[in-house]
Amino acid sequence: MYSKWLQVLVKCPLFEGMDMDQLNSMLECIKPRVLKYNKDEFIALAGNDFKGVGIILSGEAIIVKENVAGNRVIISMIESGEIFGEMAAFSGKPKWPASVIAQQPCNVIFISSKTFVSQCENLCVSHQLLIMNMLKILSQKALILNRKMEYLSIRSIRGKIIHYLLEQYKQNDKNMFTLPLNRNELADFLNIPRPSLSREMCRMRDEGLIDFYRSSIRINSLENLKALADL
Amino acid sequence: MYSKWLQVLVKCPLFEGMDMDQLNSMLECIKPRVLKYNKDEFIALAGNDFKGVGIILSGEAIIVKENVAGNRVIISMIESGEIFGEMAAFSGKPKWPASVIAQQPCNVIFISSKTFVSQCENLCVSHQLLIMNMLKILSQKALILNRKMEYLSIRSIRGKIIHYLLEQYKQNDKNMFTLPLNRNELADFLNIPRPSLSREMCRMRDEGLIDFYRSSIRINSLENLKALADL
DNA sequence: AAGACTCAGTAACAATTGTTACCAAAGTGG
DNA sequence: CCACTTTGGTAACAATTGTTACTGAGTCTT
Repeated sequence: MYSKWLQVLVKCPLFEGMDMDQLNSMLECIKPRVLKYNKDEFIALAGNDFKGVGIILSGEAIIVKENVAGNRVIISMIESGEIFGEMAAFSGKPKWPASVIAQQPCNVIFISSKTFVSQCENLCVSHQLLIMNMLKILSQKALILNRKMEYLSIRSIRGKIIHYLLEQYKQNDKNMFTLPLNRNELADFLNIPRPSLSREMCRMRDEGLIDFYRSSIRINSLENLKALADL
Repeated sequence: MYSKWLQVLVKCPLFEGMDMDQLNSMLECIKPRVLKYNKDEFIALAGNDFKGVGIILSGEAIIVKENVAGNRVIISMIESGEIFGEMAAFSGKPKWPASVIAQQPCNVIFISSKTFVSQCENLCVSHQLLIMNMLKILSQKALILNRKMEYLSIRSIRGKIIHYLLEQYKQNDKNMFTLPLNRNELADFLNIPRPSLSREMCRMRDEGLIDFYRSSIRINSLENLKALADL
């Protein structure tokens, strides 16, 4: 019944650590529903009753939220193997917090929240793995949000840049390294306009703090950078 | 063995839904360690091996993080009944992401991550509740961070105010309501300086969008507010 | 009721940031 | 190799925001 989708599901972080046999027998055990959606159909409608954690089996969908003004904003796009609804599933409010809309014909599997707490009758070991994976997904989500928050709560552009560079420096452990993002992406990540990012980086270069050419960066004065970081 | 602390633990969200008898038998089953710390002692040291999810039984502690510049920043304060380390517990990196330092003599209980995935031998029902509660705590944490992010990623002060007011309006469902925060707290929440908040609110009053006196607010033109919300 | 404290509004000025538009260098595909 | 696209630096100007310091209203205390 699920064999058609095993290839996709085995790559989903929710089933990490399982081989296809384990996965298959677990699916037979928890029996999640697989549903089809046409293009532009609502896979989930914000405010409606929550169905369960969803995984896109095929196709592509967007997650959409209505802001306070009532306008629709695209939060993200998800495709095959990706998961949605994991935050809402256990929050105690069984309503969809955002809408999910098929961009192409989609197959979607829904795993009910109960699955994660009640041991299955067969006491399969995969079930424990499933719970562990869900906990992992949620905590990693929280950690990512936490990191983003750190950047967003820095008010000055220079502060954000320094924070980012020092984080990169820590990872590379070298004075010279390559940025994994281009200017547009970096500006986006730091939530500032790109020209403002460029301007500030050039000022920092003029002051002798850093040197750079495109994505190659050299930190000239680690001490000065650090001293500026907590203003 | 744990009876001394049942009163505290029963109020902890991790054990929500359990009565003292259930809680006690579950503790006897998972046998978590209880450790004592003196004032100023490190309950957890950032970078060290992760011990497990902690709960403060008595006393008071601070959660401290070193920023990129190497300075210590107090993230939050926790007291009896409060939990720490829940994000790190399942993230796959078994290191403390921040330090926890006792501010007063503390008793702390540590519950290992494994507890949450492996069913106990006695198959106690409370165990399922424990897993469910942990999932709930994590997902609520993620949702809270998500909400904070929404505010932080709005760039203009006016945008933040409007977003906040419309959210409050939604909750109260009335044109007139009382803000739950004073100006200082609100400015802090929106991550802007207080005088800037005051100035902008007054401008909005001058433009006829809102009226207010201290914490009482009236929204004059819901439509105009909404129209301004997504600029 | 006088003094002290907290809370919020105000104003002036400096500083930072957003905006827009343009340009040059680097990369890409025929 | 030439057009085309992408990427990133630059500049000028407007707009917003931060900063600081002061004020008065309200609240609390003794």
